[in-house]
Amino acid sequence: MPLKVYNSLTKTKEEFIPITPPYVGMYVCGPTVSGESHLGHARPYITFDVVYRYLMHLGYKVRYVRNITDAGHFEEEGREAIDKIADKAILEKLEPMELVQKYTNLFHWAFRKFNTLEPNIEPTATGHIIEQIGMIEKLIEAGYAYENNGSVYFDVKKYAENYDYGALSGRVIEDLLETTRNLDGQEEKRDKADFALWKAAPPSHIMRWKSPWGEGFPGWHIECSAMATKYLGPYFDIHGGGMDLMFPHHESEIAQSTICNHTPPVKYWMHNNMITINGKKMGKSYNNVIKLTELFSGDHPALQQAFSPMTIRFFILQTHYRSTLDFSNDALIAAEKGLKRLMDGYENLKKLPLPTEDKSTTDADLDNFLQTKMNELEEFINDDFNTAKVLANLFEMVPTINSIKDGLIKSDAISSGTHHRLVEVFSIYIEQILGLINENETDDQFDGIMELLVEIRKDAKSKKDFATSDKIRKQLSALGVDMKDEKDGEISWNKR
RNA sequence: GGUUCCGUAGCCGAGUGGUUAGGCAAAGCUCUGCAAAAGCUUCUACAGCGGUUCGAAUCCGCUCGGAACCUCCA
Repeated sequence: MPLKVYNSLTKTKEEFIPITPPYVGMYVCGPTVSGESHLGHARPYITFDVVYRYLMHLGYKVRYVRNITDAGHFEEEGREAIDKIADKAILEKLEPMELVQKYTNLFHWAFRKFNTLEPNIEPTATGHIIEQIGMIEKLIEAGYAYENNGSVYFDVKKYAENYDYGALSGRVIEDLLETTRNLDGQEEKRDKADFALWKAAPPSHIMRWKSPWGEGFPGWHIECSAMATKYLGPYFDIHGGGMDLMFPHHESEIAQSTICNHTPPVKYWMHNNMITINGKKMGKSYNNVIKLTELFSGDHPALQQAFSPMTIRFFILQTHYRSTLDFSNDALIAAEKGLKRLMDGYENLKKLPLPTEDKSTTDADLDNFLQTKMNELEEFINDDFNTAKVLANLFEMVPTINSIKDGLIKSDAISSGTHHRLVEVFSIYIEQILGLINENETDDQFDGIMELLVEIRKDAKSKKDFATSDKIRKQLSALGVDMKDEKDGEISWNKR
């Protein structure tokens, strides 16, 4: 049952075969650290975290490279070429690198909370100016780029004569030449569709580097090409990013790398879909972003409450990564409750009594049901990372687990083999692959205090002193700890 | 305007030709000092119209509605 991934380049699901097994090179477009990350940013990094985790689970030796965009020129219609970092630095009255550090730290902080694994290499654009200049020189030498007034542009028309510019995004070059909007520096370009590789810096510009074409700063697309080539070679396995980056960013990356390295750069292109709010893509220019810090604190007019990082992770994984995902309070609240149900089920599973080795008590139908559900997990995750179906199957096993815990089903009704596999499979899928963790870990001191409170409450209950027992439960609940009376007279608790 | 995609029960969302997705919410029951949780049961949907087919949410056409990209963006 091979892993299949949907390749945006071929528009089909393809069997995943690494270029040089067991090694896998994966590049994911990282954040531009000119501001705080918002909910939309959580999608790609959580999606590709699962991809990374699963590939490692399969035994591949993955090199995961995710860049930090801390410099770069962006084109905007009707506006002068700007460097977003420099622009924001002036606004916040910070040294540009101070600003970059601030938001890089914030990004790392948020994604540690999401339990995403660190990439193996996290290169910065400013740390790779030399490599970018090197690539631009190669492009000029090859005749696919030209300099004008200290800026360098990629010659899209020329590229399109020999290669397919639009192979990834489905753009038709003729349309591009006609419909591309008027961007800054137009008069310097040979053609409207050409994109900047290097921009001459005006005197006021803070972030500037020496280059063969004078002082300036790099274009946006070249940074990813340069860093991906440097760390993953000219041809690597997976390139990931948001769908909104397909054009022009990834299309241009393909063009640049193809000329420089004489090979298309990527075997499998993977793109996650957008997170929307009220049906519209969440994005700065739409003025509808909810920052991650606001999500975690609940401090935003659109939020009814705070949502934990794991709730958001679960929310994202409940949907296939190639579908749009619409934000709403109701959907997040549902995710929060669903996650709790799953994690409670998992905790219950870990504490289940071991069944006997004797097979005579096994309920064959139930045992087969569980085995089938477990077998299907592999099928689903292999089907282009269908985490929604994986979660659905895990949920289908929860009632059985809870029933055994409550004594409604005898623990011996499942075979010991199934029991062992259940524990293993839940751990692998929930923790190792989906990266879901219990956010409310407690320490020994806390546990000790709770033990004492449980004892006192048990005591009160046995004396039918319900006033005391209710008071303990009520006040603990207000403090975020729920106490439950179990069927066997025991008292369990759990921290929210 | 061009290109592409989507429209699934109260809500969120899998599913792409024939069999109960799943989560949340709601109702009933069981359990229970109360509560919560849990278990069982119920609610069985595929925008509209037409076509292909023994059979369509799934394929095709049209209509309506929405989105993404064609600046920046995850």
